[in-house]
Amino acid sequence: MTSPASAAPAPSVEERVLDAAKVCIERWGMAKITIDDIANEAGVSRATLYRLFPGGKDVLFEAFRVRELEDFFTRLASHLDHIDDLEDLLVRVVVSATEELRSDQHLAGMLASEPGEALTSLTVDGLPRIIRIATVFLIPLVGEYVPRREASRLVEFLARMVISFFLAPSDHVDLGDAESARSFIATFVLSAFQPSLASS
Amino acid sequence: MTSPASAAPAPSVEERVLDAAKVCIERWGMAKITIDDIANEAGVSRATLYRLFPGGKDVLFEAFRVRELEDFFTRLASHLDHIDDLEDLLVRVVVSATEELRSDQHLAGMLASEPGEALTSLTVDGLPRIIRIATVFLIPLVGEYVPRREASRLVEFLARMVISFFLAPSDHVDLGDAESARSFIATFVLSAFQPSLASS
DNA sequence: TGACGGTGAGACGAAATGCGTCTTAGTGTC
DNA sequence: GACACTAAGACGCATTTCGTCTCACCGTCA
Repeated sequence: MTSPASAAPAPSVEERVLDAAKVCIERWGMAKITIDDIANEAGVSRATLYRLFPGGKDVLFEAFRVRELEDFFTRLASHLDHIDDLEDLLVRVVVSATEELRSDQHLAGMLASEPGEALTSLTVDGLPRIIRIATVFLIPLVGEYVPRREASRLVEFLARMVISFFLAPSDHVDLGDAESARSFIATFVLSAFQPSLASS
Repeated sequence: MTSPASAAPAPSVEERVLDAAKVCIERWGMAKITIDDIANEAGVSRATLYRLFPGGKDVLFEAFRVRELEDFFTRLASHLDHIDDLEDLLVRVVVSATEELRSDQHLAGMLASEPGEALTSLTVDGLPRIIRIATVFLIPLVGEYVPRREASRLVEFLARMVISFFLAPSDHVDLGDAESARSFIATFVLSAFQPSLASS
């Protein structure tokens, strides 16, 4: 019954621990979690947990956030198949990312009940990590159209804009709306990063 | 703005504290709450909280559970207007109570994440309290049809049955369904408590 | 004005909880 | 039988939480 012989690739202990962390966080929120909660939920001893994540809570949480981000961008990338135009690609990226942020129940709950924690993970502490992982995932896509150095700056800029407009909606721009996003990207992105392409 | 001069009767400090307790419990679950969480949420100092509920957490939680139960039966009683038949009344009571139990999101969450806590509050620890408050609320209604002593036993029996069938659904009886509930009540309740009325 | 009840802020020691490390024993594999 | 990996849990330390306490503040009423 429990052996996923056919389809699932037998989740590693590490993945089970991170899954458990997710369950605990969704149940109690980051502020109330203990190492023992996670160990119990994962069906793993505390010793094992410290061996997997030397450094304890901080390291485990960091790993958790990284995996959440990777999942986020994996889902995002799945919406970007067969797009062969830079503008379309960028529009799709910001719209999908914005939509996913807005529909994230857990994130909404955190922003409501633990705004400090949530905001930190989207700005001062978390933004560098977000940009780093966004770069890893999106550079291969954006790199098709612009030089690597430009692509890196472009992805960072997009990440910053999506988060900024998500946290503080604008009266003039709605990055969850394709029309508005396209206009924004044409004005602020393409013309700045690829003047030669902006008018094409 | 904040003064409820027109409609609301200016919630007492005690009520604000219990409201705060509810918010905290829904956010974090009973197991993770501290006195300070509730005091902060209520915008009240810890000293005040201990003055209001001497004995601390236990007393406060008991008061909270009692108020929740009173709310539950207040809502229940609001469904029982203009019913002038004992069988109809009992059917309505068990069906409404069962429906409300089943649709209680918070209760469902607790049963999923803190089954021990939730079950205790519905059985060993909580059932006497439930029966006590059910009696207070329902005796005036049931007392119209049966003698007080009988009514008390009847209400207790109903409460036990509703909870039992809620926690462990039966293949034969569904107290959330009016037909099934009516059949159950005719068979097990009316005939036992009021043989003279059962056949009428 | 001054007494008075109710409150917020916060200090205090005691108890409980959580953390991170460590040892021990058990289990499955080679 | 050596080995790697793990669960269980003891240990000391740090932090948190608890319940009580004192004190200052503020509005009310005499």
